[in-house]
Amino acid sequence: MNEDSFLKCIVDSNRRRILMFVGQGEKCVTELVELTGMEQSLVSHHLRSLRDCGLVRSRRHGKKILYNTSSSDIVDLLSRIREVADSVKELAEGRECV
Amino acid sequence: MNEDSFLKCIVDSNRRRILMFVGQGEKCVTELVELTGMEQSLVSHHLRSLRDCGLVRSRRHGKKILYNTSSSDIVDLLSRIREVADSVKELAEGRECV
DNA sequence: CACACATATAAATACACATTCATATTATGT
DNA sequence: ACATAATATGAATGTGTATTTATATGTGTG
Repeated sequence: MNEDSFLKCIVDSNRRRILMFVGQGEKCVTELVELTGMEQSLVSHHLRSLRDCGLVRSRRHGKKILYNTSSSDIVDLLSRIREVADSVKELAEGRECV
Repeated sequence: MNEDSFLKCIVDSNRRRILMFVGQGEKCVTELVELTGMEQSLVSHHLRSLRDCGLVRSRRHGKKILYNTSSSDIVDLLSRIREVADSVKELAEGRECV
């Protein structure tokens, strides 16, 4: 049930991009809008999903709300996923020749 | 682009179940139907997705077609994902009290 | 208090995709 | 060659969900 919502959350590439950015340090929504090029409301929606899953945390700082990852494990896992995806891709392409 | 299709493939819990079963050793479609309780056509559809992504391989053995994982990294990654999901869940639940 | 800035939310739309149902393909044994 | 077993495919359906548009909420400042 939980692994499921976790994966549903990181399957979206826009949410993964947000995760990578906040993984490099606290960011406010406006910064994320600029970094990603997405609409503000879309960023907010995704941040909501990420927070509901426990993938990011937020704190208020004046008018702004700062977001960061709840755990560094998450960013590590994302790169591990990319590694495995790449190696699987190579295997699959090697097989095409057969 | 590729990380994306990889994640889209493992986000489905039925495909993850299939992956876990074939990760324990070669299985034919009929076995997977019995193990998972899914309809035969559904298993076939999912196996197709998994094969298109390079996550499983198949070979013919008589009437049957045997499937297995293309790499043991995949099963390892699935358990790693479960670990991180669990730890994130704990963090999130700890935060609820605040 | 009123205004501007920062963020969140709600409803509407569009689209992807899992599942089902029906049917096709391929192989084996007699 | 035929019947049956094993698997695959195609079309139809339904459901979930990302994105957009519009609006609301909250916060500091003059």
